[in-house]
Amino acid sequence: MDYTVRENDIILEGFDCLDLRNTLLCGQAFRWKEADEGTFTGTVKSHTLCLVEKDNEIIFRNTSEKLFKELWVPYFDLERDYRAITDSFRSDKYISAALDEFYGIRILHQEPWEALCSFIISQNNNIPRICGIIERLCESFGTATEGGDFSFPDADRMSRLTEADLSVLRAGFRNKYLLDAAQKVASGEISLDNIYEMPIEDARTELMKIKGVGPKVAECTLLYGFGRLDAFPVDVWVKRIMAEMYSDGLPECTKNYEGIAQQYLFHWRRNSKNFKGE
DNA sequence: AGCCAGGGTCTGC
DNA sequence: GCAGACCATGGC
Repeated sequence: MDYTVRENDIILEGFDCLDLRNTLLCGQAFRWKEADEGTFTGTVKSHTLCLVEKDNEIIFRNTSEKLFKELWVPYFDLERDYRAITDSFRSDKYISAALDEFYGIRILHQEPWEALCSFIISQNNNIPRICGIIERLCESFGTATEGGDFSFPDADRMSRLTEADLSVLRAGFRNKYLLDAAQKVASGEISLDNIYEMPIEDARTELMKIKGVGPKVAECTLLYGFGRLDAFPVDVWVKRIMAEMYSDGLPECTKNYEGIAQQYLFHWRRNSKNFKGE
């Protein structure tokens, strides 16, 4: 990935398959906001980043080269050739249509703990409300960052909270699930580090030991939190797609990258003008 | 007002 | 193993 350093900014040029709006606001992560047109802010670990997309540049504002390499390159999966992967999807006409309309989505490699909690919160919920709950979780129990935001509270911190504490989130029945996850992770009963090393079947089983974590939440955690691109979360939208277009399952061309195909199809089915007012 | 949302648990067959 | 009620909350 080519970049240049300009004072405190990192400038990306000549990149491929990176559309910030599609990537940051497509429902895989819930902490990015578009303030002005083409300007996005979000927080990962204890670092708040401002991104500006203009002309053919993406500017990572007020960050260091070290942080860029160690945090933002893996987070945006910048070393992976998304062009080659999405090209290989082209034999499927539906994914091809999704790519034509929404090219530039990448799968973000989020923090496992944050992804786990985010998708526990996501169950039977809608995206704007998920964002609100997570925002209140961070403001209430996270730590202030230099960029004026809050970090996502870690499992230790959350394991010391009660359901009454979490009532400020207005997350309803999901509060007890968050606490069960926090207690199991903080106590070491479930090791997120170990899950990195597990075969995907074992990883699913391990995550589903947490109350409130079923197949969908486990799959999302593996895809967005552990970078398992072969994970394939099926929510109500993807369920519709499968029923409407893939009665025999996903096409062979998506093999090993089902999660990426899923993200394009999900975003396409929800947002394409071709599906409005069906 | 009623339906829906990036589902899961619990119960009853 | 599978269907159905139920779960909190808020946008539309």
